[in-house]
Amino acid sequence: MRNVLMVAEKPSLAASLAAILSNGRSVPRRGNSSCSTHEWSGQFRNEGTVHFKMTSVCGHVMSLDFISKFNSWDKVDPVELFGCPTEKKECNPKQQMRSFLAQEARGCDTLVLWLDCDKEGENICFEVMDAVQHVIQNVYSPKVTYRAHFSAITEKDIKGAMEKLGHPNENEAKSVDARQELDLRIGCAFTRFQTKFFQGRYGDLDSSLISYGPCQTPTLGFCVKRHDDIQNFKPESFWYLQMLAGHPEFTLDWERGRVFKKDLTNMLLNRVKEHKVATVESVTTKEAFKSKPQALNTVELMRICSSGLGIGPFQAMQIAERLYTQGYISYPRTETNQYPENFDLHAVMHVLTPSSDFGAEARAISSDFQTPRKGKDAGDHPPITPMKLAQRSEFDRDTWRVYEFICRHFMGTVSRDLKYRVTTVKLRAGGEGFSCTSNVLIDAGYTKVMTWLAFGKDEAIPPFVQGTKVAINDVRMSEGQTGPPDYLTEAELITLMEQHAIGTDASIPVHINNICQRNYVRIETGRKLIPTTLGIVLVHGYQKIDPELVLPTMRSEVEHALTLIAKGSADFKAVLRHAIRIFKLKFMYFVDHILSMDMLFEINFSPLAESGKAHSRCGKCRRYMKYIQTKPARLYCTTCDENYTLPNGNVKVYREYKCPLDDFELLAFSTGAKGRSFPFCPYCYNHPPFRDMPKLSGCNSCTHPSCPHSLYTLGISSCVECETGILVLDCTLSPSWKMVCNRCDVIINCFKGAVKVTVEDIRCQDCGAQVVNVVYKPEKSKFKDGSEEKTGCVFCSMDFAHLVEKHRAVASRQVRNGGPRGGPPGGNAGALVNGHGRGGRGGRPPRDKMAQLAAYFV
DNA sequence: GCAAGGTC
Repeated sequence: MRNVLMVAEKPSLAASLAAILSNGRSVPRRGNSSCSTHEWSGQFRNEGTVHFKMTSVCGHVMSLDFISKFNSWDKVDPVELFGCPTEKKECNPKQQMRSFLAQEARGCDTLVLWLDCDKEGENICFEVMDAVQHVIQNVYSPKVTYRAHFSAITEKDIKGAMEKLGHPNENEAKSVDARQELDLRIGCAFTRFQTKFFQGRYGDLDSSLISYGPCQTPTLGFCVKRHDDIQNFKPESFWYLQMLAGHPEFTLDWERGRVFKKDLTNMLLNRVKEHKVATVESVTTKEAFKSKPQALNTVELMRICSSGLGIGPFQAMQIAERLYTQGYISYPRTETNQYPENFDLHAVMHVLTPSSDFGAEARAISSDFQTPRKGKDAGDHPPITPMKLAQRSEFDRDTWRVYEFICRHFMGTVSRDLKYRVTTVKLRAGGEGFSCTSNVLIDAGYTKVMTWLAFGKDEAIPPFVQGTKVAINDVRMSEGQTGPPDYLTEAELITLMEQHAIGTDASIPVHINNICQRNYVRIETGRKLIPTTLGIVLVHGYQKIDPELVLPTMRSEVEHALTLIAKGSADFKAVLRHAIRIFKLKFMYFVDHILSMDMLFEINFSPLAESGKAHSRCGKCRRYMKYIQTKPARLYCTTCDENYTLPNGNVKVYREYKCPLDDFELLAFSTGAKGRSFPFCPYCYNHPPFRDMPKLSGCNSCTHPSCPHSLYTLGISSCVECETGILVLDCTLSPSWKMVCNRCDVIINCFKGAVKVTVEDIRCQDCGAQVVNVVYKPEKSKFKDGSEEKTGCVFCSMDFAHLVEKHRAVASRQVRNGGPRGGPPGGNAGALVNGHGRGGRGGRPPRDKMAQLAAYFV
């Protein structure tokens, strides 16, 4: 006997389909951890009796990912994600779905695919075929593999589908492949880049992951748009009239509603006031209806759970899922809100009538059963209906509320409409019309069971008669102000997402949950969505750089291109290549302009620098580097994946100075107030830019010709103690000034309290040291004559003698007047100094030579 | 650690 393997999208469907197709004769058997296989024998097409095996997958078998080496955030530039290789991996390796399918396919020569009839289902068809291709021969042949097309899980539809088997549609499957690839590349590239850029940069960012996605970002965009509308709202004053007339007195509203000009309203008021009576222009009465609800689909369930029960969509769907697996309700993920033609509505009512909670209503409705409204049949699953009766005590509070709502909603759909009578009275005086309506309930209809929608109290009907006159008791003018809209409710957001095709019924709750968990929005009382500072800053940032990134149309345009693939009118590869190219360009533009988003972050968040951690910007990528204090102390740039060793001691950002060679922010090193200190560039410290600058040294060993922090600018004299060192003015702790040897531990404190100390271009005629200029504030002068500013030699000038730590100055000698000393050891600079050969202590070559240096080095 | 889509 031939064996036919059939595969459904989920275990529950496999069971239903098997029951229908086998006329209840199928025998279930445990498959893998989550799926069962149902077996029976029966007729297959015109090919006689065969053995059927009906099993299922659990949604997608495979998911797309980058090959593993591109999953390193540190080693991969996100832009590479637009072109790097991808691979399909099993969604849930524990399920071993592929080997399960292959095992079930053994001995089968025919495959019938019963996956959901949408593009995703079509894609899963090919995942199934791929999994069994080595077991079922020629699985891609139309003589081997068939596709069942069904639009409802009813006997008629399912058996009809079996009669008219078709073939899987590769184009539709490909369009899903394209969607997966685009979502993966775009989402991950932007997410990684943003996260790495902002991470560690601000101390009070309350999200460790700054994600971007073609669904979640526009969803956030809706919330921020409403926030902006509220912020930008300018209230306007308006004026309106009301008339009080008759006995008993009724209040009538002005037919003009609101008028935005006070003068005009006043003028009209005065016209009316000229009259003592008003004419009853008309009294009309008509019946009006409020329609009963349509059958329940997922999106409506989520909306009402949110707005009516205060249960968010994510939680609502978790509850619905549990109710479904326990058999209390039908499958809860469906777009269809119209009952199938042969749906047994009475049977469902019959289930509900014994209820102690709503049995009375159920019985009343059963005896007055109404045809349900028409709606949309999306061809997926029947609407959500009760399947089994439950008592309140069986569930926790929220589960019961969701279940009860589903039951009452179902009964509402087969109830009468609500009917009421509207009476409208129109009065006229001085040319102005006023009216009053009153509503009186005729038939509560479905609100008898959906009690939360109950009609308000009946309103009194004015006893006015058409054509008669009524006394005007008063006419008054009031002022009002237009108000801003309120924040978006979750229910409204769900509607917007549905309208713009952002996400699906199954993924809408996930996207909303995402933007909450990432701290982009908060849900406040009334389930209103209030964007956080982070959410607002992100959306405003996108709007500054590339507004399309946050527009809902971005998704729909991609969907449109994908539809072309699905219809076969566009080539899969061409569409994909084109879309990837566009988004790569968008991404690169985004990266180039990220600073305009960063400006918003800077305004709203505190840079880590302020929250006490010492760290500074990398000169290559402009991002803050991480300061790792554990030895060896170092700066780590996550973007560039580079480490920069630091000297042991205190390291602080040195104001906002940058190294002119590499753009890294300068740091100030010190070993305490009295200890050594010098500025340094973390890059040059590790990679000296000049041959004569030793490794692991600061700016006081750097021979840059013009940098204000270099040895050449701040060097004063040869060291008083060591052979090779030069004393360099250290400005990092001003107004505590000192001369620090760039080789040994000699430190000479000097000019304490001076506001400014600069090294001049002149050398001391006696000792050869560079002359310095010292400035004190007027009232704080430390000079003996009280003057504010003096120029002289640190060692020889009498004006300075008492301002320079003497023991050092004295200890240092006049002695070494032998050869020129100091200057950077080795290399050209040393040679230059030597060449200059003037002797003395100054280690600094004259400026004219520096121009040569500049030409040589820089 | 990232997207969105299935489903549990």
